[in-house]
Amino acid sequence: MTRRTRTKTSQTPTIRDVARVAKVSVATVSRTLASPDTVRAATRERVENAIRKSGYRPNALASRLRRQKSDSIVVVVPSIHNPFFSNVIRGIENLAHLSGYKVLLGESQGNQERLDSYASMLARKEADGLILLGALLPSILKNATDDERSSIPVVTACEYFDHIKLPNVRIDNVAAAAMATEHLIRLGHTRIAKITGPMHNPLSKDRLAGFRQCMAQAKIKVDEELIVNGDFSAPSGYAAMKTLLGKPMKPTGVFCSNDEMAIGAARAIKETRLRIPRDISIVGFDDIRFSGYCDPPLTTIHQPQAAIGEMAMQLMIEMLQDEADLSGDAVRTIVLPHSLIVRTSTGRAD
Amino acid sequence: MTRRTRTKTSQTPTIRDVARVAKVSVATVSRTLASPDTVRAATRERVENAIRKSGYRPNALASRLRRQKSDSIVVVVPSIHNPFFSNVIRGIENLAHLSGYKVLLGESQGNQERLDSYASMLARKEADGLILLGALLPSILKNATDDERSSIPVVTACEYFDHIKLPNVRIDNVAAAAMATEHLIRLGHTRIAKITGPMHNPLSKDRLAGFRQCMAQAKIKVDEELIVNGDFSAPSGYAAMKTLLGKPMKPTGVFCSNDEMAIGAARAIKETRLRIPRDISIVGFDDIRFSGYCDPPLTTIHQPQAAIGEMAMQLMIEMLQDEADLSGDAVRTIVLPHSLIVRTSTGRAD
DNA sequence: AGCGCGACTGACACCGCTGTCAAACGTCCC
DNA sequence: GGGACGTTTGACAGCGGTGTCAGTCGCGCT
Repeated sequence: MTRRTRTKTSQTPTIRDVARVAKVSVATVSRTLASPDTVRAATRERVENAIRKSGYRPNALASRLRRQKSDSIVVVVPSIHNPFFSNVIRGIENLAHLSGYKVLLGESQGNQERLDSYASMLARKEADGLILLGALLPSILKNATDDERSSIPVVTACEYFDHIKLPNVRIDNVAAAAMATEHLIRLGHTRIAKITGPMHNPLSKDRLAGFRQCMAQAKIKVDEELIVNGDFSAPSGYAAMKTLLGKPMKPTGVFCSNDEMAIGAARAIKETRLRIPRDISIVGFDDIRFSGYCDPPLTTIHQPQAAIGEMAMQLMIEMLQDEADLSGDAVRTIVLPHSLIVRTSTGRAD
Repeated sequence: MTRRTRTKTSQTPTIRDVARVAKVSVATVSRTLASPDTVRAATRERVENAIRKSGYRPNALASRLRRQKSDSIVVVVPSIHNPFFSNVIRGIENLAHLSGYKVLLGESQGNQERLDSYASMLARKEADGLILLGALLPSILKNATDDERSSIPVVTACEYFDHIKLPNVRIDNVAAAAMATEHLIRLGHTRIAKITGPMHNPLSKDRLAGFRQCMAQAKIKVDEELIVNGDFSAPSGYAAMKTLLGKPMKPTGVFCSNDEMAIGAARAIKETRLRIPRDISIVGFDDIRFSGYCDPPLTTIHQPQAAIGEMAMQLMIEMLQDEADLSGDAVRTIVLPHSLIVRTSTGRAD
């Protein structure tokens, strides 16, 4: 027990030290750790004892260089702070942990350079794969042929990209938006407003499309005056609602393309002393954690956030495992089920 | 332009390839990248051209093995989903990115094994440092002498640990709690309830202590009946409030040890048709993002969440830089300023 | 001419582990 | 007893960078 001096003199033990103590070759130590069943029991035991005695911890850096794998994947998210994304991240992290992958977290902040810097970690072998949660595309992917693109281990989730095929996990936003709209229609609403997300965003387009589709099916004419753009933020929902409340013919129902805008909109409504849902019903989208604690608790579309994250990671793992036919199969898109959560922000239209 | 075949035949270029093309040694290429000013301009240019031509990207894995640095730090958080922590993470990530560090995200989920598994990344050189945001301590740190402990690059933030000195960043929870309490007292409240966090938690103790201290100073006797334990979750705040509302002498003001519990408590109050703040005032703690969007918007103690994260990372970087006197200096504790945010969940007591 | 010196460059060992290949070792069977 | 064959084990060559140390070179000075 020479621990007193150990701290100063001896380095952390390497596989060679273990080999020396166990009187075997380094290869055998490596095997004992990686595939114990190929090592004779007696030998294995000697090695394990040596490992225990020396307090050996394999150096991941060396292993990674040798294997040319980083055992990590970068997850780039526009904003860590967004409760929707943080739940997706949780799903990713969960499966990653189970599968021996590390999660490198990157916040793009809607900034192309920052995003590119995270994406470049692939080229530097700092990460084996890239999971993209936002609506921004790294330059490497933009300026690449389909062939090149399919050899880059990337998975997109939640958001997806027009004209660019990439493995993707999401819900059916059109159907989900239609479902939300139908809920309002069933409650007797006909003057239904829509607060959209940014319109360059495929998701926003889908949610608006679902709205229109459902309205058309119900033979209700959409009043274009009641379609107002937001940017997914609460303040934008607040502003949009203010606009709507200024219209001569106020809506009796509002469908917001996400919960944050719905929360903003609710505040605008309450400020004008109108009641939710007595005067105006509100439906959100996402089912973020706080939407159940709003006042009133928000009726919304539930997205299986953690499941989306897990599925994205699952896809990633599969790509990384059989990298051979990475470019072989068709690009995979996985659609997960959504559902309508009815709380008390919606009620019958009078 | 033989890109057709490149994909199949040639590997990604290494520093040796660049050296060959530029007709210099690998050392010179390395120098050109690491300290360009030690390389003659003409040579540097040759190298830079070769790099550009070959599309060389340095292999981080190799560099890390050589330097025995992973350029990464693990951040372990009890729950990614907690908006308070996610804001701290953001602060960490921000500074990390600026300083060339990668953030490895780990969610402990209050699970010792999981936490230990993340902490073990230090021993495996997968990470250079460890930032702990939760109230759980990894076994390595528990079972270590002060000496050993001081040689482990770890920083704790938000939470801290009794009896175990570790570099720490936080606010003055006692003073902050007193400030919140004083706000209620100034509004004329005397029957003030306290919903605490889990009492094994130093933070919870501090916040309760601050409450008692302020009450004592105001010469108001604390009614022990009005002190109820929660666990920092909204449901626990809801339950605690229900208990309080069942008391013969209801409180007119409630100070909750965090915003989530305050939100739960607010719901309980509203369910019994009492009004906030007319009948009962509520003060929270943390100033999470949604507390401004609650109904009513929550009066609370603001914690500089991003700044806490940045400061923690700053401390980490300093420790990593001068590892020489890592054990030299006294363990650092940094106290950041808090503030009271008055919204509309508090009002005068009648 | 010879020397000293500073600026620049190259050779090379090595970081610690893994995969390959061949040798050694049993074991079983004829 | 010896050969065939499957199982264990060891030697060794890298993975792709970086740091050290020793040149090489050009130039000013004695």
